[in-house]
Amino acid sequence: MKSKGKGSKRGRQSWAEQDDPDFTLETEPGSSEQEGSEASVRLGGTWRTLRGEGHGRTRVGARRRRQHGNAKERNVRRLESNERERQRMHKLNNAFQALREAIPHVKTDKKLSKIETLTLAKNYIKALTTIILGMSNACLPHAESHMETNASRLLQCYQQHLQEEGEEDLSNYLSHIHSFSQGS
DNA sequence: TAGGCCATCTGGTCCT
DNA sequence: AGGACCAGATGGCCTA
Repeated sequence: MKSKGKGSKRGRQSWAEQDDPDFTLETEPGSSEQEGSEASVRLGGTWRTLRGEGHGRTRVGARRRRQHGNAKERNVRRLESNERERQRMHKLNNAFQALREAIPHVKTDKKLSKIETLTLAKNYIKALTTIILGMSNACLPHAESHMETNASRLLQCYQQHLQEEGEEDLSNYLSHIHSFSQGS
């Protein structure tokens, strides 16, 4: 049970608890006593629970999209939508994990949170950009006064590389940077 | 036990 | 029309 109170349940009625006489949910084996208006359905080989209690935001005054199809069809669409959302969030989390592994940080048992990952990544990019621009300035005399121009050329170089290669091949990109720093 | 972080559900909106 | 995206809500887990 949640130890801290995070607000009371709202009175919104979800689609899952709307009355529909011709819709019956398949009950998960072993969960014969459903609490409240919860029910479980089988989707993709796993049991998923439909909660009758209100979740999600309700915009005051927002007009509801007209719901078509019967409750069973809406339930199926909602479950499919939930599954897609889970997959989307899993992909997002995979991307976060890849980002964690890409940025240097002090190794601890505790993994970086999402906000820490984004903040560190931002700082890392800034630091690398500063280093690269410093290198290009060293190769290009009088370039100090054209920092913005150099940064712009750096970005153009990177975007061109992405268009040509389609993915981030760091060694190729660095060779571009190298030729750029040579004043080409 | 409070608070941070997270996964998940949900419905509205945007986009193709 | 349907999927992707977004953000609010909620509950679980963990730690100080």
